[in-house]
Amino acid sequence: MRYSKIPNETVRRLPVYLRGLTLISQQGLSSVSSSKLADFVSVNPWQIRKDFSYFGDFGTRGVGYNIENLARQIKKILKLDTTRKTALVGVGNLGSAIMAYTGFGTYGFQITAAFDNDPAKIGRKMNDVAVESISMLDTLGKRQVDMAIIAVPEQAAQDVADSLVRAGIKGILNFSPRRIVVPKKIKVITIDIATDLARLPYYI
Amino acid sequence: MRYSKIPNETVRRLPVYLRGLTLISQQGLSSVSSSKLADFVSVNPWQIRKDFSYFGDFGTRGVGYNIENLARQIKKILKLDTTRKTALVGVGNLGSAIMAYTGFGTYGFQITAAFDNDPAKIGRKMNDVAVESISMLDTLGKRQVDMAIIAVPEQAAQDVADSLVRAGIKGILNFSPRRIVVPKKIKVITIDIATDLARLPYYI
DNA sequence: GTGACTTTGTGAATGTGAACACAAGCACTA
DNA sequence: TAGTGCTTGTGTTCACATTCACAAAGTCAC
Repeated sequence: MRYSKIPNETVRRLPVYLRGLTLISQQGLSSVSSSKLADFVSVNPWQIRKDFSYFGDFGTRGVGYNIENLARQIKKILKLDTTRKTALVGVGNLGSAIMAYTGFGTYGFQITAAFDNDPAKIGRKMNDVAVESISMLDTLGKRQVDMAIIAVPEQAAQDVADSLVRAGIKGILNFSPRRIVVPKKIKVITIDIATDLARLPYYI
Repeated sequence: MRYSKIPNETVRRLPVYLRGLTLISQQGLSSVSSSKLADFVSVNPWQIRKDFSYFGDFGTRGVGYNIENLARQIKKILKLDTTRKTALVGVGNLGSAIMAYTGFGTYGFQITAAFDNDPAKIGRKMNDVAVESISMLDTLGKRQVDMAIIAVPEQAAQDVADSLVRAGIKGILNFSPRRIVVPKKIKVITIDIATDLARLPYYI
């Protein structure tokens, strides 16, 4: 396995491949060619092969890739080979949607903690997880949770982020449109629905 | 104004600039330099200037950019200078979150129609919009709605997309992780929460 | 084992975007 | 009007990503 100098764009595509593989394996197949996989994920076959070649030789010429093995390798590269505990902050509509979302399983994510500042919500159970007060964020470090999802109103986003950093969280998925400032050791990925939507008219 | 060969990445950043400008103008300023704007949007000053230079000379050397004028130009480029009617399909947790989201105003979006297939939800009003049956999707074409947001379970996503295409929708923002197949005249932007989250551990 | 066929893996070419440095232009002061 | 201080606009360089073409390596049938 080479692991050297993996392009950012390749990392961005790996989860997509993983999803495609899961879909294909549900059809009972055990092996897949780059062009078959390409149909599923809308990426060119040569792009797929190039991406995989950054890590090592996973395929068999004349046959294709063993689905199970390939999926395992990708998970290992993305450090998804262990179950990851994730915290959710903000249990409004968006938070509830995230909580109910079943797509995280493929990647080994497990939401094991949920926080909100609304007293009416605190204590209530959602998906077997009891909602806690925001003031309990500090305890996350001791609970082996190293990732968090921020789904609070934008005014509160920075404060929550600060608390998460203090608690030792290492990665944040931020749904608020506000820019969040954190030490640069900590990785933040921001999803802003409105900015994505705003691109659409340009292409119409 | 030049308008020739605008890099995709620039188009992706324009809505971000627009948001930054809105934020800054709320501070009562009327003019801003590229480096001041850079602080707000986390993009390098020279990148900002380069991006703007693709369209024309908006700034004044020694001074900066007139906020109001720049915002107007960006809106024009992104075709956001008119109010755009948007339909929302799927009023579950995610759909409700989108409905309640106030960030669309900056870009001139207005959600004027909402659809669901749950009889319990049909007829109910959310944000002054009455939820309609999915079977009414066909009527969108006559209502001058040309964009839609898909927030339904992934099994239903393709069917909904097909209906939207038949109704004459030209742009789709897709929240389901399933790949959606549409005529290539129609622009689809997909946001898959799980794939974004899945990148996070790699960088930790 | 041989030939026909498939599919991978990758060096090289091409394309695209980011980073940079600096000349050109404007405001303001005296 | 001349001088000083800022900030823009952009040609150039550099870094990264995509595309392509094809040799290498496997399967399968006989």
